[in-house]
Amino acid sequence: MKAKITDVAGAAGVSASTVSRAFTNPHLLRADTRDHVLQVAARMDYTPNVQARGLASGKTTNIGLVVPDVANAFFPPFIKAAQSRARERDRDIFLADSDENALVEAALVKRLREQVDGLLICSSRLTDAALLELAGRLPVVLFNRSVPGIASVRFDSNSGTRQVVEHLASLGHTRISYVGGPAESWADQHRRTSLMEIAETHRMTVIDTGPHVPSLAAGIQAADAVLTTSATGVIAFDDTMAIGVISRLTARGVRVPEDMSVVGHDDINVAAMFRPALSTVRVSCTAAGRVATDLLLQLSLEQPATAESPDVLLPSQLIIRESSGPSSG
Amino acid sequence: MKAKITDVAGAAGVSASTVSRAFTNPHLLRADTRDHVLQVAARMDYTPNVQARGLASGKTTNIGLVVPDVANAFFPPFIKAAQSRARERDRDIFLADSDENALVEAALVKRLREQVDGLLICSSRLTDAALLELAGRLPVVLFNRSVPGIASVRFDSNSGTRQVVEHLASLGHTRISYVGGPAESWADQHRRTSLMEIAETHRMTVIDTGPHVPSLAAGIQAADAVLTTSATGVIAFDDTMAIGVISRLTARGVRVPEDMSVVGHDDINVAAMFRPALSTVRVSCTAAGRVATDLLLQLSLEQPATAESPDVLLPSQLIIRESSGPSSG
DNA sequence: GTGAAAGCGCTAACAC
DNA sequence: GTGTTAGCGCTTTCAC
Repeated sequence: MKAKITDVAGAAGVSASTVSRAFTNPHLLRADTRDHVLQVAARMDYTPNVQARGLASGKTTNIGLVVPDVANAFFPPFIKAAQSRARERDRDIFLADSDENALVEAALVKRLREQVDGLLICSSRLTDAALLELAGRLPVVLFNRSVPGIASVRFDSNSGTRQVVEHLASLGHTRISYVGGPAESWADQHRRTSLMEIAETHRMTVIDTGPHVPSLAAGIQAADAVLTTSATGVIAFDDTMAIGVISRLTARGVRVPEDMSVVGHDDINVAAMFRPALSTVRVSCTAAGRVATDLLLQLSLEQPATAESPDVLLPSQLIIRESSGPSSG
Repeated sequence: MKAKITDVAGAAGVSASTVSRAFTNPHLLRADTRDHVLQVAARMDYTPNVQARGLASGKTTNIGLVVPDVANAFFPPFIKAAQSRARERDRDIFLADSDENALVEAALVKRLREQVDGLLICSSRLTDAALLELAGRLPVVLFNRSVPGIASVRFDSNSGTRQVVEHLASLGHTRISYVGGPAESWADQHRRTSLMEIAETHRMTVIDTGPHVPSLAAGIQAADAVLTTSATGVIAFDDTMAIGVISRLTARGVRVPEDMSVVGHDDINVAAMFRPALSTVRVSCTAAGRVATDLLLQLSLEQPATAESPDVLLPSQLIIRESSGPSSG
């Protein structure tokens, strides 16, 4: 049987309140009582019951983290950064995977929010309204999404997109294909709009192959679609799809980059290993995870009177892995 | 302010117990009272407070899942399978990443175990003793590890290893290098032993490059080490390292498979896309996740009197992606 | 600086 | 079938 606070109190010859204070407000105790209590507690292998503590105090020491897909290599660096940051502040991360599904995300959030002090939501598929309602109940930080009134961390995709378009234009491409992300993805909508605008100023035609759930399989499928167009280049929503695209193009005898240029996004780990080489827009999910977690911790620890909801913008940068141009044949 | 059970009880004209029963033991109530209560509760947007419920009942509806590294593509399929299986039974998964660190894992487990009904631990880096102590406190299912007395799910690595050795032997290899996994990894120890035994029966020399934390970077490093030996083939602990190895070999002008054969393990998603082609031992983490979760749910839901701790063995199979042989030069 | 008492929101005997 | 009565283990005023 696990030791409870009264057991420790009895063994230490103090009241339960004192034991409680030794753990939550040590500075309220005389140094010697505090040390004594902590020592006895340690000897009895006592740790406060988090459920009871939560019930009584209204606080947990957990923060919830929701991602659309742990299998997507984009998220793990964010997750790891968040977790290490949280651990430094003695907090645990409860991670949940919404499976790219808004309904599942809503259900997860509903369950999570009662057991955590704040929520970190990555690439949310929920509506603005749902997120605002949620943010009214507990501290929320959004990653890869921006909703006025909610703190958020995201990448400056405009700048990355501009670099990609300029790069492809300088290589002579005039018709490129966009292999987009999920329809519910804020990042994809943002990027698509951005791409259309920037491409237009470069007299470049963009052929949209429509939304895709980001996966290798979707990339393979998209490659076939791309080949039915006259595009000489592909801009993919992420590296995972870009890899699928390249793999399929190669299998069908289309040379990359000679016959078709492909640019990815995110610079996931494996991107640098891939052949033919994959140019990509690099973003730092590790930095994002750190910033987002710090923000959330600040929101939930310090006075929640922070009326302002910061919208942190992180840089993105094109990484050119191999020069590529349209076929001259 | 969130509605509480007494609010619903008042509004529905019943006692708190009746409301409680409507949620936990609906069959104890008359159909019309149950419906009425549930309706009122829904109208008030009431959901039972999980902390209070947990405190009073000693049960949560969560199960904890610990993995060494979410960034390792091996685990996501397991995670996703576990989560979908858990959701079907109305349970949530709390996922935690131990960062390949036994100390972190111990700390995570300590915090998680108070907020979940059972623990699913993947590739644990803890000692048998620590795991047994843990399993004494709450239901535990191990994945990729076997400890007598604890339920576990793992792959039949002997058979996969045998296929790999036979394959390489049939291609004429006599000296191969093993790029191993983490020193604390039960799977690696098991596989290494297995490999040594099987290789011996084939008169094959195995050069151990030592333990590695499985990552692309480790693979790159290992490739350099391999080149200092006279090995003509590499067996890697997993596909991630195998990809690192191949990438580095290629960069150094060593042709794969002409100059060096490389075999990976797990058949992660991206393995099939990679060039030069990567042969690998396929295992189904999805199946493992399903089985492990079902097992845990069974252990924690049904009578815990199940004295037997099943040790489920799942198959592994060599996938040959390209024939490869030692250089004749 | 420390103790006593009340209560966080719910479940689980036990009555009726 | 449903209500009443105790807690679950802890925190937190309020006294002293």
